[in-house]
Amino acid sequence: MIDHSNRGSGSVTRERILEIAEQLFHERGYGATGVATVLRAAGVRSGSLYHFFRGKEALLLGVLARHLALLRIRVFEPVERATDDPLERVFALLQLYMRNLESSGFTLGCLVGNLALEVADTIPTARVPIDRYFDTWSGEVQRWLEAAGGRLPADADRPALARTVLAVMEGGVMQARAHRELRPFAAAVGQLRSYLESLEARARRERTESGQSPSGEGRRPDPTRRGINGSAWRTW
Amino acid sequence: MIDHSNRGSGSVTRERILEIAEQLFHERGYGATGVATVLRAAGVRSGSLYHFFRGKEALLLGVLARHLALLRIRVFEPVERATDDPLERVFALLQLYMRNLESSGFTLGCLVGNLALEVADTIPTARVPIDRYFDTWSGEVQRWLEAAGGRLPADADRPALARTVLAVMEGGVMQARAHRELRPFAAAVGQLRSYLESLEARARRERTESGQSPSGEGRRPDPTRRGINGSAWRTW
DNA sequence: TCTTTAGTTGATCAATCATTCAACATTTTC
DNA sequence: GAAAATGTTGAATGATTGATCAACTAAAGA
Repeated sequence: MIDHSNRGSGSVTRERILEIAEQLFHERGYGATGVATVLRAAGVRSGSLYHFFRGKEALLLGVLARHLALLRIRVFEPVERATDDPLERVFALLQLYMRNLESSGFTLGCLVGNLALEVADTIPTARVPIDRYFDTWSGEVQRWLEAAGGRLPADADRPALARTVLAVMEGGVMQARAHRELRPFAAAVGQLRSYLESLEARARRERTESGQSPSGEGRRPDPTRRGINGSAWRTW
Repeated sequence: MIDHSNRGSGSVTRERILEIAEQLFHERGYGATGVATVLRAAGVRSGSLYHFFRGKEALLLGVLARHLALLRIRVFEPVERATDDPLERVFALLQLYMRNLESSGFTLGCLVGNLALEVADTIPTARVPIDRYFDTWSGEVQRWLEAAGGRLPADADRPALARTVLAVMEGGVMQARAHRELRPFAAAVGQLRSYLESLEARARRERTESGQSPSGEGRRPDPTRRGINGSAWRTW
């Protein structure tokens, strides 16, 4: 038996298969995309695909790995180029998804979100990279929120906030696709903005009350809460 | 050709097929559920199913119609029994989804959310009932928010807030299923609570400033904003 | 140059897919 | 109680599914 783990990682054929499969999985979903469709679109015969991937599930894992590897280049870097303001980056990120929705006629939202709901239970091995993708995505948002330092209250739960941003994105994408309109998505983003502004306002208030100078990079806040028994637990 | 529209609406067989199909679509998804699986689980032969439904897509539409019809009994009524406080009902609603996730081993989240991402593009006729389901869901939340009256600021956008609650639910369910933990969901719900509390605090402040008495049922707030050209537009 | 490894071909497979329909059974209508 | 409408049976259909593999070619290493 052939060892398929890492077969021809650099091969152009392998890359083309992954590229096409990613596109088709995003447009039609994993189950609805036949291997034959991938083969036809990639201009490749079945033997080649099964030379690089043990089967369709392995192809899915390859697509997910590639998708995660490209997350920074495709998403974070454009957003970070768009604005230096760490809090505005949150909204530039959400706007990126809104633009992609609109320019694709509300078909292309979040591939990983689609797969999370479609295969998380039926293909257990796929759940892990999906989970890791969400971790990375919200982790970057969390870093932006932490970079905002004292602009947010010290006790504001940044990890939980980052998970909320992800929820608003996925829930917004879902509603926008169902509605074929950005409006419900934009409404949720507007409320998120209003929430962050209220947090900034509170931070300003507390800062002037205690007579502190506005520090650009605030000290790292404590991201934990105390449980009733005194133990620390993470809220996300 | 037989007219399938409304074939034997009350038939016990038809009802059993819908019940089983709903369950299987929720557990495995629409595409991954074969008609043969539905037939076996329902203890029915193919002819019966095709007597009531033109095909698999029509079965899906039947499931969606039934699911919408049961939304009040299954979701809203239990929540409204749980608490009279209109704002607490929002969180009782979210808690209902959390409980269902946990008791099903993180497999059963929101059927309509799953279907929205799986078939919204590929089965255009299904998009309409999915859309209507989201409308009804967020519409009820909106009604609760409006029932909170003056406890929320007059300018708080209740329809947009309701859409945000829906986004938090769907995004939270998605993350919880990917993580196989409630934590990310609970984190987002916690932030939503914090947001609503900040809105309540502001409403209290503005109420005392203008010297008004706290009214249980506030006058209906203006759910519109003024655009740059003076026209009103809905934000959701 | 010879050998080995990597990559490609495409016919072929069994399994599953959604769907059909003539025959039969039951219930309703008049 | 005859006729009509409604519901049920289950074998059969053709299309599509993911996957296999022996034969072949191209590239890499000695």
